[in-house]
Amino acid sequence: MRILLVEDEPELRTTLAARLTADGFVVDQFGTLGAAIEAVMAAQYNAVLLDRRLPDGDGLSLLPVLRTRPSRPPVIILSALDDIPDRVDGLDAGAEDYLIKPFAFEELVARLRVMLRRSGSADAAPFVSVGRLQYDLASREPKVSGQPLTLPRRELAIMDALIRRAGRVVMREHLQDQVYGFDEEISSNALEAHISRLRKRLADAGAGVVLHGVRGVGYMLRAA
Amino acid sequence: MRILLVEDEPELRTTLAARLTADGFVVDQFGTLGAAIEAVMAAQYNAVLLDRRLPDGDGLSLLPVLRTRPSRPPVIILSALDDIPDRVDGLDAGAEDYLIKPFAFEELVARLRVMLRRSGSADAAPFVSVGRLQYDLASREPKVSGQPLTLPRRELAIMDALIRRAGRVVMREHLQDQVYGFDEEISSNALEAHISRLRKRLADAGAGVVLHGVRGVGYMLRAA
DNA sequence: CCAAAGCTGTAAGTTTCATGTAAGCAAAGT
DNA sequence: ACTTTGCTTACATGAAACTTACAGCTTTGG
Repeated sequence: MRILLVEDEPELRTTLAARLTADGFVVDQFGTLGAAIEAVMAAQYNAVLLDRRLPDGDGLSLLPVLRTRPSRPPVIILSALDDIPDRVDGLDAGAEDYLIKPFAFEELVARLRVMLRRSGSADAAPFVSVGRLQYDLASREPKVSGQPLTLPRRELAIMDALIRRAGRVVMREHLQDQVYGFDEEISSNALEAHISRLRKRLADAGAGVVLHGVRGVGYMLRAA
Repeated sequence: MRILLVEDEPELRTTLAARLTADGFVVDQFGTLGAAIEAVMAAQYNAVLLDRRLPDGDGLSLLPVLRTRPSRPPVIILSALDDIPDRVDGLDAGAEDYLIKPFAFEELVARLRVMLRRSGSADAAPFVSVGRLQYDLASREPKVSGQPLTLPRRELAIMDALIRRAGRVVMREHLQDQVYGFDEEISSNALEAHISRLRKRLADAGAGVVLHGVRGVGYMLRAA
């Protein structure tokens, strides 16, 4: 669950990034249009939060770039109150939603989740269940036969990525991109360590699942 | 339990705010429509007390703004005696209730509680119980196996927010918003201190509950 | 109106815990 | 058998959170 945040005001950007991170999202943040375009070309995102007024151009310029990408991530425009007339422009240009600053963080997350659920699968299933493990895609809450299961940030990110493609193999590299942001690349087997710990936690909780490793390719989550 | 109070007459506004605060609510008060709109965009409220005659417009203009919010808080209109014909307008526009000035403070609180209980859960359960802890959503009175348990303002606010989502994790920020108003932001670990004290009180009282902390996310209340 | 009790925010000290790193071991492929 | 890849476990570290003490203030009760 990786999100691109483009906002030039440092304070707002940092606050948003921090709260989104606390919510379990992986956030890459940039303050300029140029950096954002580079990021879009280099990585794949599940959603984009986009300010319009940027030091080096209109945020909307990012939309054509996104359209060239294989999976076009949904976009939420973050516009200032006096930009309201621009709303139509934004929606015309292909944005999925917009928010007027200042906005409540809860609303941002709510809309984000609606979008992610929509884009994730058209049938919009409220939750996925594998074995005795149930996962609410909207609230990102895992449960084992009704009992809520709390997972650390990273393990939750791994589990999220795996369960969305349950029964299918998720490529190791793709998994890494989902768990780690752009700036925080790693230099060891941290991913494997987390996989191991996640395995243990799932087993202890009695979720009826197996986290199967596919040599040279990636991992797959399926019912035991 | 955070309430937005919009009323332009300073004396009435201050009095109301003081009494509501004494009753354990967290109150943000504003005298103009503009300020109220900003507040609604920036924070989440559990209820809105709204005067119609405001210096910069009709209070009803706030209702469309509220409708765009994820959890539309219920609204009580505070109208002057000679505005009675407006009553229909208000209810048409989506207000939940109205009061004619002057009104008894007790009546305001009574209606407020009815509304809050209704909005809290559609099934309108009179009270929630977790472990040996019973909580009356209407009167906001916690009991441990029948014995009433008195809690300080802040701890009650925390407990209230947690028990309404018992068994689910409540985000730290959301909790903070529920306990502290707009102007009284804090700069230290006051919240954690209250959590700690609340834990001790609940344990001493023998409520069969655990106040579980989820690192980096928030807190969860559940049966031991 | 004064005193006592209690609530609340701040801060300091301590503890817990997630997380990256690395080393040792198991398994799979050649 | 030997190499490669992945799994597991231990460990260090830094961040988050828990607890406790304290001082200022409000409320309560005589």
